[in-house]
Amino acid sequence: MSRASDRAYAGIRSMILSGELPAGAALGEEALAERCGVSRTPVRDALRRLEAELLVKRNETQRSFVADWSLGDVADAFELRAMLEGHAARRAAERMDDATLQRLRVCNQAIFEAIRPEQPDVGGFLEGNRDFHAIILETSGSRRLSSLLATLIEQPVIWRTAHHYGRDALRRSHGEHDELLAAFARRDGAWAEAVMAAHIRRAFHAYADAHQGLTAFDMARSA
Amino acid sequence: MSRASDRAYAGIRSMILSGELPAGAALGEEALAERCGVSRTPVRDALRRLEAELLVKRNETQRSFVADWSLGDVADAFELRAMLEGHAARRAAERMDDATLQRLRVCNQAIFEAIRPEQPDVGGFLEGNRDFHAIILETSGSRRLSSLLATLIEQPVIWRTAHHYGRDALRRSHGEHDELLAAFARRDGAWAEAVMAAHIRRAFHAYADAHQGLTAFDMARSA
DNA sequence: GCAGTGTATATTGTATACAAATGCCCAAGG
DNA sequence: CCTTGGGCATTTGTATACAATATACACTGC
Repeated sequence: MSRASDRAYAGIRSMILSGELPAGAALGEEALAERCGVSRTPVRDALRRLEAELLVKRNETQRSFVADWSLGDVADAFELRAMLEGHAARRAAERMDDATLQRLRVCNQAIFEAIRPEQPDVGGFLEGNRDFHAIILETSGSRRLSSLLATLIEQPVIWRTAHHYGRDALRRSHGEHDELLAAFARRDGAWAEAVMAAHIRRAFHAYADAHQGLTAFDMARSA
Repeated sequence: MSRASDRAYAGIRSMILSGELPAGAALGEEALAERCGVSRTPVRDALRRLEAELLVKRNETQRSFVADWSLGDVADAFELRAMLEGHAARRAAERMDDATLQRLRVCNQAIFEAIRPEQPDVGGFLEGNRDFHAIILETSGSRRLSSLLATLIEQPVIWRTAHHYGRDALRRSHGEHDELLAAFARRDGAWAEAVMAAHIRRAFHAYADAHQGLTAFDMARSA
């Protein structure tokens, strides 16, 4: 999107995720506009986007507040993501062609290179990971599915999860991608779906273990 | 939402669904504002909402167009709805309590009353149907799931489907609700999920049969 | 004749002023 | 002391003016 609107979106989002705006805090448009250095118009856009992501909730009279994000909410998001992205993997397997398979292999190879060193390049891992999942979603051929998943894939959550991964966990993630590639190569939709669901559910538990008992505020701080 | 914003939303939406704005037509904010009798601000809001529902698409430079809605797109939406609403039914069964069960029974009884006469009250059926599904969604206890499904449940599609139903199809729909109630009474999540998925898939085929070979434009005209 | 470029025009993005609505506080009455 | 009502302050909704950007098209040079 455009400059001011993006700035408002990124600004408010980071204020929420960093805990600077705690759960339940009132989000006045005027105040946010001033803090982000833009006018109310792009702030209103940003609030709508954040509301769609459930990071912001509105009361019955259209006033905005920071939504509270319990571990249960995160679990909820991961569960839906496992289901939808599993479905995407199934469809992708059924529609797979050799060129796409090759792209996925290249992508997973890049992930391997990123995590091979003693000190893994987590940024590189995340980039490869994002591309890998994006290709699958694209291959699934459902615009609606992509659009639904877009609101579910909270990058900060993924970021924090990956940074808590040890080298072995990163390798396991890479290994699961390999298994997905095998399922894709055989065009086995059910297999792909199962592997993807497991892949995402494991990621959730890695997240939960690292953040056990922490509030949303603490979770954000711990990042 | 507020008056002007809703008017813009309803106006543009009806222009699209009625075929007055055909698939691919450019949606200039100024022109829409004039046609709806509001300013550009609420039009922009409305376009964002319609974009989230995939009724409007934007090109890479933020210009809006009427999305083309093939039968394949409708099938896509129904498939995702079957999966997500099936999941909601499973969760609802696991969380069911007697008071909610009673509310659902009352709701399905109202549907029965609406379709009993020789000339069924389709409006009454739709109202009861909507409430029935809403209660299940609420009982599933996942805000994210509700939020995802909100964009999938295109009321005009449901409306057209129901109006193509004969009296027997309406009764079958009522009967499937009864079976859902049985699954809920036993707290059998897997049963509830299967019945719900079947319920929605059958609705899709009723829709597809009635609209076979028609374009989005023709489909809208036929309503 | 064609590609590339610059300018005119149309369209979207942002800021701001004003209108409508909501929430808050305090005071008066029970 | 609690409730309730009015009025002021705050907040959101809408309109409009202006800025930034994209598109269309004619013109230039090859």
